[in-house]
This record gives sequence, C-alpha cells and structure tokens, in this order.
Amino acid sequence: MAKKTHRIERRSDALSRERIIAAAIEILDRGGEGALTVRALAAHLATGSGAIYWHVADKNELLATATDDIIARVVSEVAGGARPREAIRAVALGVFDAIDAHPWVGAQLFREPWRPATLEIVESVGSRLKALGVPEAALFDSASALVHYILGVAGQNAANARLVAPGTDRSVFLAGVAGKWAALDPAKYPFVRQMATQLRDHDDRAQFLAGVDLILAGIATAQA
Amino acid sequence: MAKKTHRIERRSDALSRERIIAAAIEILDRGGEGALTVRALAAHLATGSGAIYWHVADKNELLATATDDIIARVVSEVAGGARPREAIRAVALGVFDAIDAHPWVGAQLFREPWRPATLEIVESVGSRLKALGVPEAALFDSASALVHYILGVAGQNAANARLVAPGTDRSVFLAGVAGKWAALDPAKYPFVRQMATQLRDHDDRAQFLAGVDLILAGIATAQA
DNA sequence: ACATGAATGGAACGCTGCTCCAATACTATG
DNA sequence: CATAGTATTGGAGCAGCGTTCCATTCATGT
Repeated sequence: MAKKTHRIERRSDALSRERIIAAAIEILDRGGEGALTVRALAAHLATGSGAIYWHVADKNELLATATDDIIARVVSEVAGGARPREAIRAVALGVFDAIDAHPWVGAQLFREPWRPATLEIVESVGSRLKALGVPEAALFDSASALVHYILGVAGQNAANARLVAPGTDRSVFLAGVAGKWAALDPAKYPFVRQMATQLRDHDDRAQFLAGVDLILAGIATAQA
Repeated sequence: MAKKTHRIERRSDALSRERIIAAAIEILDRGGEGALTVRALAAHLATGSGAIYWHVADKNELLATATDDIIARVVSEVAGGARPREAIRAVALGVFDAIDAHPWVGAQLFREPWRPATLEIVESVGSRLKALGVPEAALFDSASALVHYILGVAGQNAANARLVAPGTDRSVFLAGVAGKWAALDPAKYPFVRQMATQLRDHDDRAQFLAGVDLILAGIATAQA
C-alpha cells in the first residue's frame, strides 16, 4: 500500500489492514459468521465502507487472512522437538481447539486449498509422518487421509456451533441432538438410535483424538 | 399442503414442492451454488417468488431437502447383501461420486447433523461396522472417524468444485494447484512441495478409497 | 350461481457486498 | 512557509439478495 520510504506514523487512529482484520475477528467471535458485515465492521471502526475497501480487496480476503493468522499461530506453537506422533496429535488438537474458540475458522478452512492455513496443516502433518518413517509411496495418501479427517471434524464442529446461540453450553446442544436421535424410527435407524446415549455424554475432544489415533494405527499397519 | 380429500390433479402446469425442488437441483447442477436464487428459480418455473414460498419454507429447506434426496438415493442403492466391508466402501464411494456430480451437496452435508442425509450415512456406515464385529465400546469412535473422514473429503471436493468454472476438467484444476504448490518456498513447505508432482496426476477417487481402507485397517488393529 | 379457501405472481422491504467520488490528511517540494 | 500532489477517508448509491405481503385467479363444494 505505502509507496516507498515513509513509515512515519500517521494519525494514531489511522486505519490499517491489521486493525481491520483484528476488528473482523472480534466481530466474528462475538456474533458468529453472520454478524460480520461490511457495515458492522465500518461502524465498529467508526469509518465508512470505502475506507475498508481501500485496505482490503473484499470480504473473502478478510475471512481468509483472519483464518490464516489463527491457524499459523496454532501450528507454530507445536514444539519442534516433540516426537512426531505427539506433534501430529498436538497439531490436530490445536486445530480442534482453535475452531472451538473461533467456529467461523472451521467453515473457512474449506475454501481455497492453496491458502496458507490449509497448507500449514498439510505441511505440519505430512513432515511428521515422514519423520515417523512412513514410506514414500504411502505418504501422500496417509497425509491426505489425516488432513481430511481433521478438516471433516473441523467443518462439523463449525456447523454445530453455527446452530446454537453463541455461548450455549456444549452439553445442552449435545443433549438436544441426542434427544432427536433417540426419537428416530427404530426400524430405519437402529444404529443411530443406539448411539444416542453415547452421544449425550461423550467428550468430542477425546473422540476426535481417538480418530487421529485410529488413522495413525491404520497407517502403521499399512507399512508393516 | 392439500387439506383432505382432493388428489384430483389441478392444472397440468401446477406448482408443487417436488417440481420446485427438481428445478432447484437443475439450477444448482447447471450453475453451482451461487446460481440458485429465488428469482432465478421463479423465472425457471415461470412464476413469482410468492408462489414458491407457499410450497417451501425458505431457501435453506430447499437445499436441505434436495441434499437429503440425493444422499438417500445413494445409500439405498448399496446392495443389502454385500459384505460389510464392501458395503462401507460402496457407501463412501457413492457419497464421493454424488458430490462429484452435485458439488453443492458437499457444502450442504455439513449443516444440521440430525437431518436425514447425514443420519443416513451414519446409519449405513455404523451398522456395517457393527456387522464387521467392531466391539460395542469402539463402535461410536470408529463410526465417527469414518463419517468425519467422508464428510471431510466431501467438503473439500465441494470447495474445489466451487473454485473452477463449472465443467472444467479436473486435471486442469489439479495441475493448477500443483503448480502453486511447486512454487512454494522450499524452506517453509518442503513436504507440500514434494507432494506437488503426486498431486498433479493422482486419482482422488482412488485416494479417497485408500483413506477409507486406512481407517478400516486402524479399526481392525484396535480390536486385535 | 355463489362462496370459500388454495394457489398464484409480482411489487415492495430491508438487507447485503461493493463501487465511486468529493473531501480531507498528510508529505515532499519550491 | 506556501503549494502541489498523493494517500486515505467516509458515505451516498447501485445492483442483487431472501423474504413478506397482498390483490387476484382458479378449482371446487354447496
């Protein structure tokens, strides 16, 4: 944006890409994906929409950049020295928790697979699989499976979060779904009905990790 | 909608929930998710928006019902007699192919986990896992992992499809992404760069199945 | 023939993302 | 210090969206 040689600060309340993105994150976290409108953002920053569009291409760029920021933070926080298997679990859990805190990130992760956010996850998971000794031929499929699983849970969690009033307790939501499951036609959905009670008091964080372990076990089996 | 006892057909061009949903599917398949607007739908049916809203609650119901229809068809097509393992693979592939044919289904699958579409998949996969002999205690986690993986791939495929002009060849798209991957900073993304060439000419359908097999292997390991 | 309610189609409302542009804030120069 | 020139601002306005409202039409039961 700035041309060449003037990083002398302008007015202290000056707009900037960073301030705009920070404000967007705040609005998203407070009110969910639907709350982020250009007008709301402009009001929050006490400016007009034109000023925003001078710093940012469009709303999608806003969401994408915000997502990249958050995911990059999560991935980089994983200790470099950790054993590969633990590192993979840590990255996966980090993504899980990040989406728990910012559900809109989950929805965003699905767009544009060449954006830093997804790339970061692939790189982090893939390099650890390599370190684990997964043979070259199986690496691509293995990394793909793990990342798709992580993104699948991410998307589902984000969707769930979108359905409840922000701030609702998770157990209330689970109990609600479990209730609907339990009320299903036993002839058509015997399995789902049977899972209803487990759904009610399961720990989705633990279940998510169990899935990661399952896939890691499958990868280990394949190379044996 | 109709009250009690008159199934005598009205005018032959009469609107109906079914005709509206069929038209919506046609528009979605032709032009992607963004092409389905109430105005476009009304134009396609040569009517007004008010008439549509008399038959259908809102646009979301339209998308949800259309998705339920397509997924139910896929799941029910899987032969009941097939061996459990093959049945699971068939359901997974069916969902994959359905989303390949109707990318908007992928995006829709993430909303409202108690809707028939998702339920159908959970039931179909879960009951087969049970038949496979997966112990009670591991059933929930196993089914959850498989379904989340399937949905993860679904979502990613749908997102990819949204990015290319409808009808673009898949290999062109893959080559494009592979090019971007190959051009990444080798210091930051060594793994992703290494995968670029494999991405270019991989078969995502086969890779998807490989992921299913990986998870099934992991499930089998866990019970041993 | 009339009355009734189902069904229709289109105008209108409030909202969205985004563009455009006159006005302003700031910097570099003479 | 004055002036010219560019970077930045804020808000009016546009086209399009989902949805609601309602006067009108159609098909039927009496």
